Amino acid sequence: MVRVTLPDGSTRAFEQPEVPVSDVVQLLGERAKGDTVGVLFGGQLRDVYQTVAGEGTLRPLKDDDEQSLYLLRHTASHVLAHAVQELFPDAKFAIGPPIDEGFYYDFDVEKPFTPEDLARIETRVHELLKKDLPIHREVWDKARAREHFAKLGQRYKLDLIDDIPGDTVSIYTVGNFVDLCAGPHIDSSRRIKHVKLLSTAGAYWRGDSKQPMLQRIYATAFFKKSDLDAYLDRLAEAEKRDHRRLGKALDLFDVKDEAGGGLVFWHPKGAIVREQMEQYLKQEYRTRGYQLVFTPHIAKADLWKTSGHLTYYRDNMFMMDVEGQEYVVKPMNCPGHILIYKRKLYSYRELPVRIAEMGTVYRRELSGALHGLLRVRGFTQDDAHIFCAPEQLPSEVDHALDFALSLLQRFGFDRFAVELSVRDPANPGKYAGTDEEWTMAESALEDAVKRRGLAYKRMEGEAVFYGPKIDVKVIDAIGRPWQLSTIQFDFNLPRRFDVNYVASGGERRPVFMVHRALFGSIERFMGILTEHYAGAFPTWLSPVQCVVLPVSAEALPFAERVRLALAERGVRVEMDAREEKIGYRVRDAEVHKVPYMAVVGEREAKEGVVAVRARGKGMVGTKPLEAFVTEIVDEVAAGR
RNA sequence: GCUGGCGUAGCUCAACGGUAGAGCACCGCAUUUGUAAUGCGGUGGUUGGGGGUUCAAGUCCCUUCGCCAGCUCCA
Repeated sequence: MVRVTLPDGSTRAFEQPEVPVSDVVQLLGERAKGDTVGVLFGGQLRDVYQTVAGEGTLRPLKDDDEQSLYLLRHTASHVLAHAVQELFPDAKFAIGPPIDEGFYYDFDVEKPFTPEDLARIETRVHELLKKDLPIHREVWDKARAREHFAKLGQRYKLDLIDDIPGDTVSIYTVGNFVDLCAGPHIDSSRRIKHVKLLSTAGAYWRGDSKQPMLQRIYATAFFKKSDLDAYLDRLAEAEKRDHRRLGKALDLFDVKDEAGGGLVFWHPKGAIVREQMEQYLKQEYRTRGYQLVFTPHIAKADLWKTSGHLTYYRDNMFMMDVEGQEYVVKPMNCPGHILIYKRKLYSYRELPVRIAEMGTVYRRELSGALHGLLRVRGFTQDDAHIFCAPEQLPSEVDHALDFALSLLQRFGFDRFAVELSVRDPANPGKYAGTDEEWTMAESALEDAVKRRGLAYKRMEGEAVFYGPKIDVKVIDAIGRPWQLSTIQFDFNLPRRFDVNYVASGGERRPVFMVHRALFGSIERFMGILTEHYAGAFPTWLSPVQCVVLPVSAEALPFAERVRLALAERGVRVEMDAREEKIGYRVRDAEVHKVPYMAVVGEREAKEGVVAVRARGKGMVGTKPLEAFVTEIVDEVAAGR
């Protein structure tokens, strides 16, 4: 018996144990039927070749529904495999799932695909799509499927069959390409019109480096050409914003071959931006009741034995031998902050204690994982550990979350995605700390997020063993998410180090520790910030805030007065009096993304004014010198 | 780490196994400039390092270093 609630609220019952989706779709009427690319039944994504069972509400999906892209791309990946099957008859097929922004298919072929191969495959994909490729779904018993794929030498498919529970598997045929596949697929290949192959890459079978290396083709597909174009534009835009390019072009920072991968050099201009970040943070620490400390970069291995890092984190640490003693370059700041907390016995009256550090740490990341400033081996965290009594948890989490959001907003991010990572109820044994403590901590985090009215996702089982956490992601100027701030409980280290406070009854109690980092890593934040602003930092962050451009040598004395007036008020100003035409120097300032240009010639000198040009906006008008200076100073003070 | 691609002037990139080049930047000269590139000339290279094949190597082979992309989002 199948009971289906249709979109109009009516309910239809079927006698059979399961009903083809296509039969249900028939009930929608001619027009809706033609628009339906797939359905959600009881919240489950289904295609028109599958069946539904039990009771549920049917929601037909049209091409503008988010989930429809999944169907489209899944089928597109089969068409891609179809093309590869024709052009490379010896290819072995692995998997070809849809992913967030497209799809891929993994192939085992003799030689890696060349860019020319990719072009040929794409052409073939487009040719195939001109025809209407019929799509069929069948259910085979496993023996038949094994026989079929064994005959074709498709060893990966055989592997997959072995892992599928049950006695049967589903087989989808798209055109001439027969594939083991769970589905779901789009209702018709005619809907696949806009496909673009993007790149090739090696990928291990099942992500396991002991398994054969397959050749993966990444691609994407959309219903509408405008969507595909927008996506490709976004890729191009992302490339233009690449912080590695901009870091070099704007002379902000770089990674040097001579020093090694993952080690960042901050050039003078980049150092100015970093200085602004740190100054802002330090001022906030003062007003928000944090105490700044410094801790050594290396420490005896024993300290890391106590913390547990030596056991669990060894592969990620740089170690060295000093007169027979093993030393560790710190990969984290927590033990150092704990040692500072433990220098004395704290009373409950003194809590919370918030210890902060711009802590530079080094981690042995795999060479292949390194990426510009975003994934490095040496970086500075804006790290802090909050030591508090259990009853202070809610207000401390609130305090930290408020700090995080106000900091991120100050740096130009106003779209957030919050994730709350909590215990895995199925695996309670792996966690440090008691059930009670976890419950308390999780609700402190959840309440803080709710109080702020933030949308958040509860990630069941995503918490690390030592405590639950909140991660704050920002969405940047071109819609990409970046994980930045984190607020994490730690039930592990305080116990390992026996960290206490004296409670009101005079007894020693274990202290609660909250770890938080807002920028996360200064290096990574700088990389993200550079991409977010495409190198055009707001005035308060710009390495050079204003450049003075004397039109000719006659204007030089007044230009110098302008420069000095700005410099005296703390504006980062440069003079460009090179013997180049004014157009050339204006262009140079624009290319270097300087927010303001003060053009002064004889006219301005006579009247004591400056002709102001703003980055990207051209001339904005002529102003008295004093008014211009005040305007910039005010803008900087306001953090714009 | 593994697989593939790449490594040529400060930067971006050319050069069928046959004389290492261009644009920008930099330097010099001329120009004295009015809001996104003035003209002419010049400096600059052990082609990432090492080894090999060849009459001849940026180009082919080996090795080493570095960079880039990817390495389950599970049929």
